[in-house]
Amino acid sequence: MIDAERKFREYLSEKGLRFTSERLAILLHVMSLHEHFAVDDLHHQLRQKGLSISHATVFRTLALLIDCGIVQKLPCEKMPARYEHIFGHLHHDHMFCLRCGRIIEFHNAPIERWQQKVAEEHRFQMTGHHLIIRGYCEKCH
Amino acid sequence: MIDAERKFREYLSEKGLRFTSERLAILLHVMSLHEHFAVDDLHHQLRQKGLSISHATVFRTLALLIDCGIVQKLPCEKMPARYEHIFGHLHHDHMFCLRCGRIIEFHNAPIERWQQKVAEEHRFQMTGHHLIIRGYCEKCH
DNA sequence: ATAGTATTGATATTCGTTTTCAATTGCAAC
DNA sequence: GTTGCAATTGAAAACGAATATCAATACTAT
Repeated sequence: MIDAERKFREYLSEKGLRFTSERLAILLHVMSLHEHFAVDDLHHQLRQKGLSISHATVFRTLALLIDCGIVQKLPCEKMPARYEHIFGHLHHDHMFCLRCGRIIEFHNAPIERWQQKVAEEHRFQMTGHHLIIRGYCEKCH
Repeated sequence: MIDAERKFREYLSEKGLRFTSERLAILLHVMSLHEHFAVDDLHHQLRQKGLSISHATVFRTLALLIDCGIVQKLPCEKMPARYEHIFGHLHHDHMFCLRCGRIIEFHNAPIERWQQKVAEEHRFQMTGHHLIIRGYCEKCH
């Protein structure tokens, strides 16, 4: 059993929810992906594996995975939201190249700390943040 | 004529678009607001002024104002997007309350500087960024 | 096994936003 | 000023991602 499955089982158990075959299948597939994905991608890939899991269940399960901290949702403008598994990964933000669409991930501890500080100054309980640096990558200057 | 109007006129002219009474009315009202607003707020306020401008036109005009840099859109999760005029204002970022929708503005120089630094480290030419801190405001803890 | 409740899939619904299209209007050329 | 043409408008319909509904099903504890 992978760590993520253990964590998901514990989360569900604590909430009095059930560990179903659909939820396991979605979890395992999500953990196997190494790129950002949309709900339709995930749903389609599960079908290709021969699993007939409904659209609604994919949405519902992703919501659970987000709530228990295994998955992160990336709100995308003018397109369906993208998701990525974050369990076992370090937090990162994104740079987005306006010309070639390339996504560069980065992590910067001072930025994280200053965000915390700013939130505290405003007595704001931070649950997350979303930082995208827009511009042009090395190749597209 | 206010500066924003001059800028909007120039933008429309360059694009071969027309400066209509509806667009002027929306521009002036948007510039008069000192808070973030949703499309419905704007539409309703215009109606209260006796102007009968359609929902569609409000959306269409806001898209133009964004494109020409007078207005900024703030994508809000699970609720209608908010807008604000940015022409003539200093840059700032936002905290967004997931419960009441309140928006808190902040400016933090270190975060801005570290973003520049991170971009330079990746030889990324930054043209802008978008930072939203999500969570719960003082009242909604 | 049984009861009780969570979960599922199919479908319908929601609601912010966009598109359609005929009527209107700005704007530039005369 | 008049004219012609394309941009713009309002009303309504369409769109689409996400959510809710609900009867059937399946998990879990006893």
